[in-house]
Order: sequence, then C-alpha cells, then structure tokens
Amino acid sequence: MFDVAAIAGVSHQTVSRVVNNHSSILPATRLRVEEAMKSVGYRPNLAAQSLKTSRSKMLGILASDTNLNGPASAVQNMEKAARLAGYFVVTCAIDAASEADVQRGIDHLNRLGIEGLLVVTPDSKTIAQVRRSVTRIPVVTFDSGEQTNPLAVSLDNFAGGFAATQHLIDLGHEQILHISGPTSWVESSARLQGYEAAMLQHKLTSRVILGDWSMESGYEIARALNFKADGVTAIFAASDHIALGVLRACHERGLSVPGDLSIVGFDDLPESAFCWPPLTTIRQDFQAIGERAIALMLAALGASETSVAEKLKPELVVRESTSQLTS
Amino acid sequence: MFDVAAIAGVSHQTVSRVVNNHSSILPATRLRVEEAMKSVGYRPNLAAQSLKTSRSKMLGILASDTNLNGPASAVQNMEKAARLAGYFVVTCAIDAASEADVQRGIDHLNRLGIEGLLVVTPDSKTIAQVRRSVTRIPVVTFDSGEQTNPLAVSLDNFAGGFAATQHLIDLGHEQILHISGPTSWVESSARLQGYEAAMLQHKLTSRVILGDWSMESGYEIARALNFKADGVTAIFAASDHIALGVLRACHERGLSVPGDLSIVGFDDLPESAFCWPPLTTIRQDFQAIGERAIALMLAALGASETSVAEKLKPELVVRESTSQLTS
DNA sequence: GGTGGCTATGTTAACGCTAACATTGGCTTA
DNA sequence: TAAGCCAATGTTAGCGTTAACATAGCCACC
Repeated sequence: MFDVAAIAGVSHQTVSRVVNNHSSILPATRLRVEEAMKSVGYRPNLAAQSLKTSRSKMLGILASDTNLNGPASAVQNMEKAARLAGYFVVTCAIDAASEADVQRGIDHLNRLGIEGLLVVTPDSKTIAQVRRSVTRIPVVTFDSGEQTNPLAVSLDNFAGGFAATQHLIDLGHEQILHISGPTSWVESSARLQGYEAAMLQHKLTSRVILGDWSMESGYEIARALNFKADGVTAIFAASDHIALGVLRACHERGLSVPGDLSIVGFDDLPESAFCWPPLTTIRQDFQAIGERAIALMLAALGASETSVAEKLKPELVVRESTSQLTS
Repeated sequence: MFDVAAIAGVSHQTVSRVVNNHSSILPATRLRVEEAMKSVGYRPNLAAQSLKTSRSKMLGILASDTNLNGPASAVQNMEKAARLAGYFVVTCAIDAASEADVQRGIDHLNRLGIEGLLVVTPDSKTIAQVRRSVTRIPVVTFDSGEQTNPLAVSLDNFAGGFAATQHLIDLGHEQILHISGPTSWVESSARLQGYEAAMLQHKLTSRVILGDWSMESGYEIARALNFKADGVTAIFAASDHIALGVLRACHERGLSVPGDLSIVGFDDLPESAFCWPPLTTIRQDFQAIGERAIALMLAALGASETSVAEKLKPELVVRESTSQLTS
C-alpha cells in the first residue's frame, strides 16, 4: 500500500480511501492511485482489513448432507450470491445427527471470525442447537413450520404436500398412502401436514408410514406392502429418493406405474425426470432459496434493506408416474 | 490475549507460545495459561495471526458442477480432511466453460490470501488455465491422463473404462457401443481409451458416439439409435447420467435391459442402485479422492510428508443392467 | 567460585490496514 | 481584505498477534 502511495505521490491513507470508495477524493487523484495499484498489482490484505475493522467479510455455512442435490444446490447458490455481495463463504460439513459434530463445526467457523452463519439442514434439533449456541452473530436457517423466525427462509412444504396430494385426489385416487420422512425434520412434518390437510378436506382417511428419506427405506416399505389387500392406489412419497425406492420395488414385483400405482415424489432431483416412468414430483427452486438466504443475511448484517419474506412456494411437476384412477 | 496473560500472571508472549505449542514452556505455566484461556473463553484471532505470519490457514476450492454427486462428495471430503489438519476451506463455484468466470473465481480466492488451491473440475482447459495463472501457491488438480503432475490426484479412469468394457466382453458381448463424454474432459478421454484398449485386446471394433455427460444426451442418443439394425447388444456409457438416459429411452421403446441390451455406467450415483434395473457401474471412492487431494496439498505446504501417489483405482460394481449375451 | 551455556520467560517492534484527528489551501462572505 | 469554512489530503496510533532479541535464573564444569 505504501508502494502504491509512493508511486501515485499520495499518502497511504489516500490509497486506503480509494480502495474503500470514500467520497472527497479528487477524481484525478483516484485515477492516479488506481493506475498505481494496477501497475504493482496491489491487492488489499484481507487479514489486515479484518484485524482493523473487525469485519471479516466471511460467512459460514453449516451444512449436512452436502452430497445430496438439494443442499448442494442451495449451498452453491448461496456462495454465488454471497460472492456478488463481496462476501466469502466457508462451508463446513456436519453430521446433523451428532450434536458434538455440530458443535465442532460451530467452533471451527467461529475461529474464523465469521460475520454470519447459515445453517443448511432440515433437522429442527440441529437448528435449535445452533440458535442456542450462536448468539454473537446472525444465524439464518430454513423453516417449513409455523413459527416464522425473521431470520429463516420459509419454504412452504405444507403447500407442497398439499399440492402433491391434491394432484392425486384430482386424478380420482382415494386410497393414498404417504411415506413420510423422519419426524424431527421440519420439512417432513410440514409435508405430512399438507398431505393430511388435503385428505381431510376431501374426507379421505390418511395413511402414513414413517420412512427416513432414503431410497432404501422407500424400497423396503414398498416391498413389505400388500397393495392389493390394502387397496392403495397411490403413494405420495416425502422425497424423490423414497419414491425411487418405491418405484424399484414396483418393478421387481411387476406392478405397473402408474397403471397399478401412481407415485408422487418431492424435490425434483435431476434423476427423477429420467427414471422410468419419469416421476411426478414437487420442485423446489434452490437458486431462489439460496439467494433468499443470503438476502436475509445481508439485511441482518445491515448491508442491505430487509426484503419482504413471503414463503417460497414449491411447484408441482407432472410427469408420467401418476395417472387417472382407472378401476 | 493480554487479559489471559494477566490472569495467568505471565506475559502475552507466553500465552502466544502456549497457543502455538511451543517447547520450553513449563508444564505448570502451560496449565495455568490454559485455565486462564478457558476462564475468559479466549479464541486466538485468526486475522491477526494471518497478518503476522502471512499464513492464512485457508485453502481455496475452485469447483464446477458442485450440485452433482461426484464433485459435491469430493469437496465435502476435502473439507473434512482439511479441517482435521486445521485448515479452513473456501469453496468457489465456477462455470468451467467460461474462462472469465474461472478467472473471477481465482481473483476472489486470491483476495482471501489462500495458501493453496484445489481445482475440482475435469475440464482440462480449465485446469491448464488455473495452473497458468496461479503460480504463487500450490495448485492441486485431478488427473486422469498420462502426465503425472506431482500435484495431481491420479484417477485411473483408463482402468475404469477398461474394466467396464472387459465386463461386457466377459459376458459375451461383441458389439459394444461407447457413449463418451465431451472430448475436452480428461476423464472422458481416459475412459474412452480404456474402452478402446479393451476392445482392441479382444480384436473387437470400437464404436463411439460423443455425448456430453448428461441424461438428456444419453436419452437422445439411445432414441436415435437403431439397435437391431446396428447389432449393438451392449452400451458402456461414460457416466451414470448418460446410462440413465439410455435406460429411459429403452423403456420407452420397449427394449428389455439387460435382455436386449446390457448397460454399464460410470460413477455409481446413489440413484444408480435404485433405478430399474439397478445399474452396473464403475465406482469411484470420493472420500479417498478428497483425502488424497488434501494430503497432496499439505505435503506441498510442507505441513506433512509427501506420500506415494499411486493411481486411485475405481471399482466395478455389477448389478442387474448387464447379463450374459443370450442370442 | 566464576564463567559459560541453557532454559524459561519478558520486551519490543512490526505485519497492513483504517479511524480519528490534523493540516493545508482555496473559496465564500461581510 | 480578513475570518471562517469546507473539501482534499496527511499524520498518528492501534487492531491482536508473533518473531527476534533481551533478560533472568539456574546448573555444570574447570
């Protein structure tokens, strides 16, 4: 910086002012400084800036299941949005099931002096834990339930569950089974509630089996089920992965989809459009989710205006795994 | 730090020495300092440490396609391994197709003062670009080709392509079509070469169609193909995604897999085990890949010993999409 | 018993930057 | 024309840490 100052014939402070876009710098001076900066390839030292201003320009992301499409997309889009705002993103993968691991992640990110923390996990216990132990800085989470924390991106999983179920009802199905995710996940219970609300509205009886999001669980459940005896003609699976497992079990058992059984998933994995039959599902807009999360964070950091926080509505994507009830 | 020093009745430098595990600290003193640190919840300020030592403890990851399972898993495992070594990881998603975007990513990470850069992209042009423009710090990349850069994790995609093809040949297939990835990807050409080597070894003629990794491309290619006229009885797809697209096209056209056509993919996506029929594929160990990359980086940073760099062999996973040729 | 050397700790300065205050000079205004 | 003011820039100090050097106390050895 002093080199730049010397070349431009000004003081180092003037260089600092140019870097920080201060007002009251003569355009001519600014130009001279900028040229000097270019000529020596000057880059402000972030560590020094952080030290002095105690703002690190870094955001932490605590994320579970980052190898899955949903979280990975969300994280990716958050990073892009943050970068656009001049922030750096440090991701830390955690095992949401382990409280100790979550704490280690928090400690790790804290050491960095992050200015804000984003939590990408649907496990409500983890979210609660993080909110409890991180109070120094803003924490942005995701939220599918009722309590609308001002620093939570609201995903309308209820509406998604409702839409999926409504779609099946519209097709004439009445015996609709829901395979849910684990109960501690907010997503899971919101989707379940959406399902139950739609069923109730049409005076149909709910039937729920507890799954665990995984393909294995969908597969095992569908294998164990006696569709004919039970009269089930449609399944709303809480995730595409569950639906994929169900689909595989149907193939193995010679059940036709959607002939014998209609299936709706949730997530719209890229693979869901290319399985057989292509899966009717509920799509979430991960780009919007990521951008919304960063927007909330920036607002909390005072770097931008607070925006209205409407729930992000997922969208029904109709493909070929669902059809009119024919019997 | 001065607070801690005061409480422990030592100088701040002694505290610093305790933090950095210096030798020549009396065990009793160390204990006293550690207790003082605990009592005030002292955390060393990373920015100040970076400023003074000009080592930021940060690694950058430049990654493309982070929403896909492979890159996402690799990045996740890198982060874990880096954290274990006391390093922070800043990920930066790039569009490998855009040279300008790559440069923006590099600039962004450079501002942070990263100590090393890991490039998670299979695009050889991007790798070359990064190696050209980043010389100040070690750059670790992935490499499937011949030139064994000491700072590249060698993935034996040739062996994978060979094994996949060999498997089909073992099953009696002779008309084996390869749907490859784009030519600029090292993975792609190495897999292709493995295929060609296996075919040549058995005096079979290679048949290659150029795909682009995507499910769409597999789907379109398989739709356009006249399997019977061509006599093709097996396909080795350069990625599971391509294979999934082919699979869907087969279902649409009423071709039985593996009855009419055997299919082998590459990657072992989680979904590949649950599509119908479950896909025979080549598995890469992303955890090992991530750990290897970090190990190389640490060695380059002088933080650990250089380890032997054997190529990481992928593994054939036989499922139900391939069978003995019956005709 | 004094000199040398070693071990444990203290003192000082600097890393690169920005906030706060200080200075300069040109312009207005009575 | 002089007092006052503001706009543009300079000067100083300190953010929290560590490297380098300084010091103190102890033991060994001739």
